[in-house]
Order: sequence, then C-alpha cells, then structure tokens
Amino acid sequence: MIEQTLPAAVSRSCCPSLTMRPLGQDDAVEFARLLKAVADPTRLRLVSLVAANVSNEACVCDLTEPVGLGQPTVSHHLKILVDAGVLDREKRGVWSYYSIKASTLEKLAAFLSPA
Amino acid sequence: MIEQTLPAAVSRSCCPSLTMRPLGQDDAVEFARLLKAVADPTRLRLVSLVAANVSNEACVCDLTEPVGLGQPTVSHHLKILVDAGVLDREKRGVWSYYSIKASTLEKLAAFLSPA
DNA sequence: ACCACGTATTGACAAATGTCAATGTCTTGG
DNA sequence: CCAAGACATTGACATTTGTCAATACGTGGT
Repeated sequence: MIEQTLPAAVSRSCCPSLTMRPLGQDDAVEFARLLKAVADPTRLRLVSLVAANVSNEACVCDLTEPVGLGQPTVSHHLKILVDAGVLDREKRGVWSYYSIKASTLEKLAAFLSPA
Repeated sequence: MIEQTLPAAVSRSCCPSLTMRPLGQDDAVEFARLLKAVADPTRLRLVSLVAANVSNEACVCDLTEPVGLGQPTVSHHLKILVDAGVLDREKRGVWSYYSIKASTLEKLAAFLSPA
C-alpha cells in the first residue's frame, strides 16, 4: 500500500498561517505559547540587547543593569525565552551566554505575515 | 531654518525592529501590548476564523460556536483585538462585523523578522 | 410602543504572571 | 579543599488575565 494518506495532524501543521489557513487548536496553543514568551516589555528588551551585543551573545551580567531588574528576575525571563525557543543558552565556564535563535523568530514572522 | 533636526522620538520610532536596532522602552511597551493581544489561543483562532470567512468578515454569532465559548467572552476577546488594532469593527444594523486589519499584522511581522 | 434578538458591559473569581528576597548549585582560583 | 562569584531555583505576594453569569444597550419587526 504505497499511497498512504498522511495523518490529519501533519497536513494541518504544515507551515501554519494565522490568516491564510484555518488554524487548528493545537497550532493555536503552540503559537500562543510562543507569542506569550515575547509579549512582555522586559523580554523584548532582553532579546534586543542580546542581538545588539557584539558576537550576538550576552551573559546575565550584561543584561541586569540595562533592564534595571534583579538578577533572579532576569534569569527567570531568560528561561522563559529559552523554553520558547527564542533564545539559545550555552554555558561556558561560570557564565551562561544567550544568543538569538533566528529560526524561531522567522517562524513567528511567517506565521503572522498576512501576505 | 529649513534643515530641522527631527525629534529623537521620531528617529527611534522609525520602523522599529526587535533584532536589528536597539529597542527603546516605549517601543518595547507598545509592541508588548500588541503581542499580548495575540498571545492567546482563543484570540488566534478568532482572528483565523475571521480571515477564513467569505468576504473576510464575521459577526459574533459566527464565532461563538466554533471557539466553544460564551458570547460575552467572545465579545471580550474581540474587544481586545480591536483595541490592539488587529481587527476592525463595523456595526451594520444589529450586527457587528469584524475584519482583519492587515497593516497591524504586517507591522508585527516586520518587527519580529530577523532578516 | 413593545418585544425579540444580537451585542456590549459589569461583577466576580480562579488561574496565571512579574517581581523580589532568600537560598541553592556549580565552576574557578588560591 | 575552601572561598568567591555567576547563575538558577524556590517561596511569597500583588497584579493581571480568562472565563462565566447576570445585566444593560440598541436596533428592527409587528
């Protein structure tokens, strides 16, 4: 049986779009989680600060002062961003270096783009 | 005095980008509000349902059943989307017709796009 | 004028969220 | 091995958020 129908979830999950395709419940939940991770002024500034740094990475100590929040709070926000796939974390020695995960932002931008 | 320097706020607010430019506090707050409006599974599905309808508009009565929530709750979500500029509302008779405001989604997608 | 119906608003409440203080974990230097 | 430093985790608390029930508002038909 070579002609096998694909599971419905596969075709539904293919390049989901907010306005160009009917959005399934699963995709809605997934993208809502991703959007929630970015839907905070502090986290937006953290992402921007990471992107603005030379070599496109930053440690927590670089970020605490610019956003004016305590270290635990900044770590908490960074964890949310890493869990959502917006940032990558790499531990080198004592420091944790955070960098932008461009593919996730691309996915998000493509999802929202109405064109 | 023809050569007039533009207010700093103007140049900072020009085509803000999450990863390509340092993000000011005001832009961070503004985009966080916009993202919050979309960062909910129900509201994502509402936007998708509106976009999927013929003539690209829908009234509340079209939306309550698909999302499985009460009419006041759906109205509440739609208000949030309208306030954020994601949807437009047009009252015709007894019905309120909601439609996609593409320019806002474009702005969001451009803001998030890392390219 | 009244009634029916579609929508919006209000009030209430449980759940989630953002922040901090305190503490825990792990790596490096001496 | 110990101390210091960088980061993560936990617990607590006020604020915000998503939902519903009840009610108010506005329009069209009879």
